[in-house]
Amino acid sequence: MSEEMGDGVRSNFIWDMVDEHNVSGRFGGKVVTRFPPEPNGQLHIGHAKAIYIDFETARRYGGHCNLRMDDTNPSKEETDYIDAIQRDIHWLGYDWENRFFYASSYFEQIYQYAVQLIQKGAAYVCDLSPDEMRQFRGTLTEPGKESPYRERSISENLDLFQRMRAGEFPEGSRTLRAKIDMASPNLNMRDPVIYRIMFAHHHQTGDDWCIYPMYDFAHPLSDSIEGITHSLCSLEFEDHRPLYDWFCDQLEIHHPQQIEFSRLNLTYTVMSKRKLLKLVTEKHVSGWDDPRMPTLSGMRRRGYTPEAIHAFLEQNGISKTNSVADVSLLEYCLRADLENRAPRVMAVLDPVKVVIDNYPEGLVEEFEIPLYTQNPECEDSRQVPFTREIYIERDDFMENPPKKYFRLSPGTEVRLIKAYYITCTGVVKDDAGNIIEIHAEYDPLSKGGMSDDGRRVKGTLHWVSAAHAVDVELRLYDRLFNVPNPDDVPEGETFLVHLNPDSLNVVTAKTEPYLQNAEPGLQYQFMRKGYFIQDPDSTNNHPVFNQAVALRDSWAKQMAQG
RNA sequence: AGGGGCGUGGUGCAACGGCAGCACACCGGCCUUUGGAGCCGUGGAUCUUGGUUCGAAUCCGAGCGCCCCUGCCA
Repeated sequence: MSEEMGDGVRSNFIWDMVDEHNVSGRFGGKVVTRFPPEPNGQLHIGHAKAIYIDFETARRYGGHCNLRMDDTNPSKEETDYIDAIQRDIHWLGYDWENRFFYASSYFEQIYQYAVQLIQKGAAYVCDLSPDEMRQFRGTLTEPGKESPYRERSISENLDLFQRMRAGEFPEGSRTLRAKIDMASPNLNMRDPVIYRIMFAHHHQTGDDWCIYPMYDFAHPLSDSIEGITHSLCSLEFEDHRPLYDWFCDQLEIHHPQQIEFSRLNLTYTVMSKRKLLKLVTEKHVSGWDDPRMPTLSGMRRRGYTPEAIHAFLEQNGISKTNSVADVSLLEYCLRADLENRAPRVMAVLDPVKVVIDNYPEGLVEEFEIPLYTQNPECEDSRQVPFTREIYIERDDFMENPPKKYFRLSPGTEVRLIKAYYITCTGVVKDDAGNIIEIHAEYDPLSKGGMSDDGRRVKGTLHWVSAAHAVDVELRLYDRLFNVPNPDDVPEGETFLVHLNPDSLNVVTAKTEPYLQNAEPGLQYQFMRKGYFIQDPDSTNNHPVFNQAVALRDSWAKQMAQG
């Protein structure tokens, strides 16, 4: 049972537990989950893992997953984020249908549950200041002391709590606390605050409330109200589970099972909302959707596909081990997805001109080149003009090449993709010794990039006709941070010291004319270079493309090794 | 130190008392009108230590290491 369930996806400890519940009948075979983001920032790839687990668990068992804004703290939340969150989850391919909820819409019911707790003597109004409360809480090793207000009568508590709601007391002056155990080794059980006074305008409930429930109280109740069966969350809430259970038991309400899993971490980036917000507000990046950000909006703009992210999460797996996933797996998943779907076009990122001396001046040949060379079944193609003067990549030529260099050098012959073989006959340099022009001769019999004499041509280069080339701004991205773990910082420094100053490299490329009509939102493979997608900054006169990920380059790797 | 959790190749995940496997990364080779893709292959792991057992990554004991918890944040 723990191997596979026919859909080819590995099981994990969560699904094993759901299986057990289904065997025991604890939830009558039902599976209802929820994704409960707090709308105080944009979603990132770490959230994608939680979304994946919540929605896939529901799908796997024929249940459903709710989307619920966990909006119990009006001082930190913004309505803009609510739209962004929904957009990003839909982009990932998940749908909550008509089950979009706010914890804030349960405020009245949650309030009534609090009253019930008071009535059974399980909660009390406490007048301790925040500072005093800290002192009364005790430490990790010493038990806390009971609040002097702990034994107030039920009627006094009822009265005081009602007056808290009515706005009679200033912010911070009183709280409602669960009466549990000040000596508990689990600090969460030492009479936790469940309601605080906040005279804050709430983006959903306006000024209806001046008291707001804490997460620990609102979350189990919201789950219970929605009939959630499995409340899946990250590891740091493990210590809160006893509290979650305590509220459900005290109130004798539907009792979901909370299950914790480890968060996703990624090498060469940061994942906390606080840090991402800092990158945005301090303008180290252009915004939440900067293509270097691990946010879903950033990854979408970068050219990531939902399918690639899904494959990545599936490969990465689910466990309770604190771990850091290698970003190279993410990149592999993107390449694997785009390899199959991206049309192939030609762009020269760092152009140098080649003059084909024996090619007729003024002649323009149109080559029909398939767009999907990876799929011979697909006959879509475009016309690519070829002329006497073309651009190739500067590093596709070496005057004194090392061994095993297959590209162009004096006297060697290479193939221009789907065009001709050319042989280098010489170079022109400027005074500083830089190559400004390469001369070559072509073989007319190799038209289409193939000769029938069995000649072996090792190197194959992409090219663009100089006269027809379109200038395109390319944004080449590297890792945002230059160390695998940016959170590992020297004493007195912050993660910002690890920012990679070269994470964005803007170049002007020469591309074939076809790209003038590029389809927005479509990833293209620039042959031998990488996958690119048009950026929203593009205008008709000034096309801009983002590099989603470079192709693997074994020659560059070989060179780097020396 | 009290409580909660977690330790399997470089990384991430499997193996649920019975030959430690998969993916990425790494390295080598084949192939190629993308030095891409694809194909084949090499190397490399059970935190330590006792015990139970015919047999332990798995069960038990002890230890070690790492993460989380002293918000009126979530």
